[in-house]
Amino acid sequence: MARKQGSHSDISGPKIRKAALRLFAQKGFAAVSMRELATEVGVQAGALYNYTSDKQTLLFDLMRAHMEEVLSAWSAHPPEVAPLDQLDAFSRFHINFHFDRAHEIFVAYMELRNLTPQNFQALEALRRQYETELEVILISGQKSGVFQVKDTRVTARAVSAMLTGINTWYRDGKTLSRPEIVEMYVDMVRGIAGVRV
Amino acid sequence: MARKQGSHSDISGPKIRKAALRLFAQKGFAAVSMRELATEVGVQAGALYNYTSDKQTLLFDLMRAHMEEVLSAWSAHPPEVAPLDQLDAFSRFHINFHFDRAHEIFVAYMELRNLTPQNFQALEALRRQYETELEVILISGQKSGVFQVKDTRVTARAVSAMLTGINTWYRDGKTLSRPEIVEMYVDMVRGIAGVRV
DNA sequence: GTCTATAATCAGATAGAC
DNA sequence: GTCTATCTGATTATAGAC
Repeated sequence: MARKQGSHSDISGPKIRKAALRLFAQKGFAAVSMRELATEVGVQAGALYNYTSDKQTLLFDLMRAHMEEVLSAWSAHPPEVAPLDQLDAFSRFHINFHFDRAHEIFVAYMELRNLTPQNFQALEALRRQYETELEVILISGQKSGVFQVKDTRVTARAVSAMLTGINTWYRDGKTLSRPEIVEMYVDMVRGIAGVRV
Repeated sequence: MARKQGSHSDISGPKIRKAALRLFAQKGFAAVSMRELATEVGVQAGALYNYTSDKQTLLFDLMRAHMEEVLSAWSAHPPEVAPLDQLDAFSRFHINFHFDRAHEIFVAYMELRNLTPQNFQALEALRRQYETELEVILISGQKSGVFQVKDTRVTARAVSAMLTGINTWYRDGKTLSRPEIVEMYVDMVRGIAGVRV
């Protein structure tokens, strides 16, 4: 024990990413120093640079990994046929996926302004790709007449903002359970989409 | 001209607040230095401390001023009787009020984590006060049966997130005008509240 | 009220020993 | 791969002249 040196690439990598996500989410990217992150992980500051070329790249890699996981998970989701079922499935997927990724979603939506222009463009492309998944659903329901939507792009953004907003206040173990939250939001998303009640 | 010294309390104060809001919104509180802010205003860094005791207080004062303005403006709003009219009025008020305060709303909702615990508590009280204004409307409409709402607190948060989200993407002069945005969101808020179409 | 100058600390990133 | 040590520059905030 008390080993001060040695190779830990198999455990330090995940520890760094996990600690960085938590610290960036809680204090903000600019407010977290590499020294603080290193202390949290249990290494010296210099050791972090074996895992990332610089602080900016660390942030970008975390954000990109999150968006790619979202897109991948949604792609692997069982498909629905009817637009209304698709919309409900999207709501449930989004909420459940982010319940256990509070830090990820916080960083992904709050630290966009701390990305370099190039990294911002790359991440914005992924974000738009995800938003388009929702917009496609809205368009199909709009065509079939089951949704009353004036502008699918604006509606997709409104739905996204509402769903993502859950993570700014919901904490487990309070008065409401996760399934209760999910079903309430499924209903409210239907309302935004103009589904006749 | 080219006056390097002298008294400017009447103009430096507002200039500092305006520049701080813009910089904090664009780059984040932690990423903006007092030197950068001073340069933006056109003074030296030390001169800023004639207007604020420290950087934290500057942030808090900006956020508190914004929330108090929101509450004050909503209080001065002409009252409506019917819950549906109240809800529409709230949607219109919130959107229009924040159209010209993009920086303020960005700072107010993104920099909460950079407040000291004491300042956070104070601001959270104001934020909750505003949210309660909306919840009261939802409760009255719930009682009268014009709204189909399961949980007024959750619904108020959902509406807030959706309305506030406008400022993350809307810019003037694009395809959509402000009144168009307002009316679309008024409809979507009705949908969240379960108003039968 | 603003300036210049400075104190005291901390930032990101690197070099070389092990 | 991690450590210690360090470089270079930036940070908040203050002191005293004008």
